[in-house]
Amino acid sequence: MTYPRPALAVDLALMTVRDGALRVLLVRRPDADTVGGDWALPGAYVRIDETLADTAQRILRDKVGLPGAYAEQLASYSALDRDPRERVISMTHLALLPAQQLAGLSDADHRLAQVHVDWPGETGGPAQAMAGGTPLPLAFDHAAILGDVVKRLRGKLDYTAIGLELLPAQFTLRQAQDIYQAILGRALTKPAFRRKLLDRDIIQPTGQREAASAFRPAELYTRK
Amino acid sequence: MTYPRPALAVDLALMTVRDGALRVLLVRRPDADTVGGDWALPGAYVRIDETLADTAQRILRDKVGLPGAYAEQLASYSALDRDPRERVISMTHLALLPAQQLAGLSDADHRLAQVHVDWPGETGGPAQAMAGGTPLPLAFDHAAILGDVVKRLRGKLDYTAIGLELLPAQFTLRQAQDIYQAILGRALTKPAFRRKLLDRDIIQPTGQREAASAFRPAELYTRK
DNA sequence: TTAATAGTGTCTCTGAGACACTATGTG
DNA sequence: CACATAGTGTCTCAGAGACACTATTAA
Repeated sequence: MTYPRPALAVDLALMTVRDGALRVLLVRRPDADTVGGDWALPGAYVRIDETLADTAQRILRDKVGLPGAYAEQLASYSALDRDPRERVISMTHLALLPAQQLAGLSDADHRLAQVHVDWPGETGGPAQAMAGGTPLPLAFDHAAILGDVVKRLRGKLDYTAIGLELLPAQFTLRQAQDIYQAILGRALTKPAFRRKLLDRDIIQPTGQREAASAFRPAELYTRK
Repeated sequence: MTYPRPALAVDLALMTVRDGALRVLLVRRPDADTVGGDWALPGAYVRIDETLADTAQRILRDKVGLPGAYAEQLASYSALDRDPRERVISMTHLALLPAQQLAGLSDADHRLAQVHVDWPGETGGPAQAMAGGTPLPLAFDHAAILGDVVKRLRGKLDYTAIGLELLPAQFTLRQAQDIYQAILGRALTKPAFRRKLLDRDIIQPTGQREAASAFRPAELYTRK
């Protein structure tokens, strides 16, 4: 093997829903002028003794301090000029965590930016990261990756239990509906949402009620 | 960068349907004793000046002599011991070609093996390559990859136009139904299949009829 | 009792499978 | 004319959205 090899990295799109908005964890780049943006998805090179899943969990541990989150492969990005510094192929992973587990992450170098897309359904296209109403410039091809993340999330919502990964251990159907609406970017009707989720046999009522903050408290459910 | 890097390869699952059976192109391994099987998906290392799509097309050109086929990313396989000779991560691609374009490929080193799965629908699991009623031993993790290929194909059949990639330029609805049935591994009813395909607005009648071999000839369609 | 949300019953529409039927070209 | 396949009409059933309704709890 004397051929030069492309470098292989994992970039992690850690998604959550907070305040009714789909969000992604971004880290600040020290080299914003060379990589085309201040903010980027956290990433790491794949080590010789790691699987891709290992690398994804290491990123979670190192940059977020939270291993054990749900993570799956998304897609590879291999354009020759995607990183101006070096030839690096990114095997992007998608990770999901409930917002409760991501409290206190928003320091100067970590941010849970809102994710905005200007296309409906699963049309596809790039996504924009927003913070306080203004767009955050994203490094590399991460705007395109983020768009693919949203597309994948929307596509898997109604034939997998992936949406439940964004909910705490116990949750109400209203909370679940809020999560789904934030990902899909549109309103859902309550009876249809309830039936669909209950008929799919992926959640279980606990018999308990939420802490009654105001008016009638809702039943708490858990994942099956 | 002084860290050792894993090697990155593309493996190509070139699928077709012939004689009512889903088939995959396999190449014979000269090193069957070290890699755990006689036959394998064709593959190549990713060169420093290639995207993954470039590598997939190069495999098609070199091993099949047929560039320009439909190809898409499937998934990455990165288990530490998947190749006993070297640490290599495979970014597997799925390619599709109509059987007519693969005539004359079955020499001693190339084979269009039948693909068998013992699970229904999109349950998932490994696949077996068969030739003449007997199983072909597959190298590396290629039996698992082949299973994922079938799962992906089945999943995309009814929300994309991917099935049409396996049909010649002009085709009858009966031919299309045969292709779909071979992939899905089950019979479909004629009226439902016709409506579904026609309503999706992805094919177009040509006004011509197939060469009348026997009885009433069917209308020929093309992709839109 | 009232307010506000939790939770449900019912109608309708759409898409797909089952089935039986008609249509048409060849020998 | 007979046959075998092409192509269609219709019934039914399941899933999902729309909408209006009832139920429950705190203040």
